[in-house]
Amino acid sequence: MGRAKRNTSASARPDIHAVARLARVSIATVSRTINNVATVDPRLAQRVWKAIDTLGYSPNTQARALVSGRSRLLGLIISEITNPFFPELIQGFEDVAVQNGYEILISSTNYDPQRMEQCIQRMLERKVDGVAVMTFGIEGPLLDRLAQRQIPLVFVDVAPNGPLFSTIEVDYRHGIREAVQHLAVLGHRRIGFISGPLHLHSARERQSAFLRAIGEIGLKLRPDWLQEGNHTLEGGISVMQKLLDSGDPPTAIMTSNDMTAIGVLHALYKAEARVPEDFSVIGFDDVTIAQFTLPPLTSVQMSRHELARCAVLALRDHLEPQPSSYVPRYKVQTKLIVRQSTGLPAARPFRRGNSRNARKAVAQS
Amino acid sequence: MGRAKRNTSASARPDIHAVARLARVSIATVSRTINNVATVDPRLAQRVWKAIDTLGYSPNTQARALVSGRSRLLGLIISEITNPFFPELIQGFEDVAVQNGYEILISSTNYDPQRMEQCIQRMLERKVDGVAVMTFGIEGPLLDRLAQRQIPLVFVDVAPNGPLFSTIEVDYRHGIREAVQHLAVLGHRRIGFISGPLHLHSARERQSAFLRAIGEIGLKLRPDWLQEGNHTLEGGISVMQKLLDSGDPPTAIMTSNDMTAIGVLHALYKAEARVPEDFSVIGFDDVTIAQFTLPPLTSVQMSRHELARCAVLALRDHLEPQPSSYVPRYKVQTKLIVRQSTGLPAARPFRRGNSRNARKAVAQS
DNA sequence: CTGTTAGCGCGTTCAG
DNA sequence: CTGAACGCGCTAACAG
Repeated sequence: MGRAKRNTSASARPDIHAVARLARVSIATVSRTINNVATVDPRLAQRVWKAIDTLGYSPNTQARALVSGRSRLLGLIISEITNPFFPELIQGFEDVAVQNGYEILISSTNYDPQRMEQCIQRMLERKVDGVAVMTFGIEGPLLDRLAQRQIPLVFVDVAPNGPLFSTIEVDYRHGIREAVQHLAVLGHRRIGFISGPLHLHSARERQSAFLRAIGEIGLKLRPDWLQEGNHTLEGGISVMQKLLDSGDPPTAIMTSNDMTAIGVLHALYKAEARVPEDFSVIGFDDVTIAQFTLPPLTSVQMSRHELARCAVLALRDHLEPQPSSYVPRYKVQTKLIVRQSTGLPAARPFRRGNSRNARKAVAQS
Repeated sequence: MGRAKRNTSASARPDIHAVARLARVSIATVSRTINNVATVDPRLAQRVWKAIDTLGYSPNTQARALVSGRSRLLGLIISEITNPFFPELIQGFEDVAVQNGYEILISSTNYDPQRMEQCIQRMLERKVDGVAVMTFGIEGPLLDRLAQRQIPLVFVDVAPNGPLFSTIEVDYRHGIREAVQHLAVLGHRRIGFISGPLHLHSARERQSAFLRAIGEIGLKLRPDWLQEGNHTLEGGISVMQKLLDSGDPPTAIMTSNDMTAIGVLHALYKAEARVPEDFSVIGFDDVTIAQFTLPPLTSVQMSRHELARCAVLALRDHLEPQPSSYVPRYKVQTKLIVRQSTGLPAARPFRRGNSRNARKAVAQS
């Protein structure tokens, strides 16, 4: 019987033969039409498209991938999806990937090397064409397993060497300079900084951008106003508490990410200090929830959408050589978003149990 | 030459033939070994596993999918990934799916019917085995396109009829009753509710659970304390403002989701009222950021992880008939998480510009 | 410009 | 219990 198939009747899942039959052409012509090969007779193409439409046909991606060797799948490895930094990144990644005809495979490592291992395995098995590694940490085994399979990778900040690796540069300086100058203009001279964990490249970058910006305006930082945090709420709380306990805190605090800044807000709330009347606070990242804090948080924004766009384009450029006129530049800017957590510095230094302390005053009344 | 292949040397991407050759068996035996067919000679299996290990072989998912007709891909359609409700859901979905040997394809509709259309198209093209629709809205065309292709679907709350559809029930009542009783025990008698958009099934369910719980403790709700919101921050702000403007607000406010509750917090902050001293506030969903608000938000939790688990299992049960002893029950509980936005009711009703108003008092000093 | 044909890598009959 | 052969749906050569 040779090619005798059950699929002669209008099936739920029409294939290329069904289309060919209906359009009275060969499957090759259908294939060419779909793939926009220019040399197809317009009249036949017309028939093919019509058949495709009436059958509701769409090509089988698996079969396509099998024969072409390209899955049109892009991997996206992130640290932790519940970290508010990532959802927007994913959104952008999805949008840009789909625009370029790719689908995405997300997986999160939860900072667990073993999970990272699984992620890589999954990516490999699904035969992703490229992977964006947005974990802000350096992962040795990762590079090996994927690079060995000749899979293009893109990273943020860090730049391993290799023809298949791309890096997205982040211009931390610009936004951080804006933030420092914003505070200076308001009149702050006592500015503190809570960094991220300094083993992270991105955290070091932010800190040095801050130090530089401080230097630029002729200020010198008191060493005890430069503290290492850990990019978590708890870290922000405890460092701010330490600053408060020192008895001589700065009037403005900048942080290496928004969660830390929110921690600062919490510590200040507990200490019954007001923001921005007693302290100004500036975060970094401008995650969505920065708009929802009380007061809404002034923050240095790094466009997640831009970051995502760069990541997809970097991978695409590896996978589909672009016209020579195209000069890629994978760089994302940062900029200050002013909300209500920054204001003029307090006339007198804050002290716990001060009369300025609003809630306390009420509690006493 | 027949099957003369380039793949005779140790390639970067070993295939089943390479394994067969190294293990000195046929590809069929390799296939059986991988798929745990019991009738394989243990000695051969041993050799096969060893070969697999030394070559670093992993089966080609595309080819597998092509021949088996099953992609082991599950679709997950959500409204909006930046909505804090979803990241945790995705996390759980990913975990459970991977545990069951599935990969997931996420896509978000952004409440846009046209995007929804694209989502479906993408799912269809990638030949997903099943789809979880977690948008909390009813989507007509969706059902048709997917159901027509015989693809199992799972929904939350709503229950379309059909052998391929599953529904996950949410027991809103339990958690909401706990919340109402928590307030009652604290001494609140004046309890308001800000619902979600009432065209959403889930919003209506929450509201009716609230009304019922109020009735159970012998309270009757003042009609103007039952307001319709829209599940957004802005909605929460404006409804709370209206309540405040009425001159006779409740002492406790429950809301249909956390964003609304955060909006309430904002309105209260602007009105210079204190939480929980002047007003108690309870959210719903217990999204991650509920812990980070000032004060941390008391909220009714609906376990996203449990929801995700149910969704994956519901699909799996359709796809892989389970032993008859297995009786599935797709139901998720809700429960109250008490934080610091609830407390004893104020002795005297709140009034704007009251002496109780902390910040205002300070500003005047 | 179109149709025919040979695999892509694997699961699955069916003889042995 | 094992191996040879077929075909999943499609693209890419090649022949017409």
